[in-house]
Amino acid sequence: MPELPEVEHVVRALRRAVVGRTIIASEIKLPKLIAPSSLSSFKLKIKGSSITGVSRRGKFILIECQKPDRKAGLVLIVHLRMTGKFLYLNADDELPKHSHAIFYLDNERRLVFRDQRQFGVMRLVDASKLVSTKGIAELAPEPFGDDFHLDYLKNVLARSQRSLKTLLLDQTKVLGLGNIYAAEALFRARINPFKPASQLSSRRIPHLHEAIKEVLEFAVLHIRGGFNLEEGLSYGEAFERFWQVYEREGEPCVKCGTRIKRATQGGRSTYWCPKCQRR
DNA sequence: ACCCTCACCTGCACGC
DNA sequence: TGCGTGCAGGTGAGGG
Repeated sequence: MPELPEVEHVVRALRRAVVGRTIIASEIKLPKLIAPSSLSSFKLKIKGSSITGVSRRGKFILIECQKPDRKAGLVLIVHLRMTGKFLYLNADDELPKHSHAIFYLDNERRLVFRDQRQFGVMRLVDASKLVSTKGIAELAPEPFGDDFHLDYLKNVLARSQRSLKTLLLDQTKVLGLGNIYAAEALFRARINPFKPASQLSSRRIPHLHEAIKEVLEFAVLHIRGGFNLEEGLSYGEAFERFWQVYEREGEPCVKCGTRIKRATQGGRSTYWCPKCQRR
């Protein structure tokens, strides 16, 4: 489900809710969620850890833990993939369907990982090994950081023959976009999603660079909902939709009125305005 | 090293 | 009502 902006909101919500808490026990109902780790070693490792921080690398959520008897910290790496969600349940709240991991906290509440499609993954690693962990090590620079500069993007584009839309979804090249924001960024930059990356004119690369950052920033600012602690629980689905092309096939383009088109690209839907994004 | 396709799952909206 | 199809905000493995 989530792209970087949604993950950022989950991270902030988790931070407010669980930093400072201790995990007194855990329950894993879907073993493949933590594979290749075994249930027993995972539970033993995380038991008694206090949560010292929550952060993010790309779309990965990093729950930083510390055991009182150990010097080295632990990091619980979580990827929500398509449908993963965290809930923060009271003791008497019912456990919803597809609750695959339950962390019992020292305040009588439970942090629950729920995932309808079971694509989500969780991995517990030593903090010192985090950056070299497979999946994390290969990630492109953070889009809001200094390393994602214009020259970086120029290099990435120059070396790829793939279509821009496909390239923007590759987290080892450009970090944070998913199927929605990739389409939105290309629309903002007025660039055709099918154009081979290396053929984007150098004059237009800055537009794409700006659009990527703007789309992500705008989304972070405008997403609503997330974790509503006042009402008791839940990272929900509520977020404001400001999509200009995504899921708008046949509707008029907000800029020129031309009907938005949809096509399948790399097995996924791409939406674009055939007039604004001709080239 | 790159790039493509498929696989991983459940559930929902659609047409017959 | 039921059943088949296609689709869903992600990525990793395995092939050419």
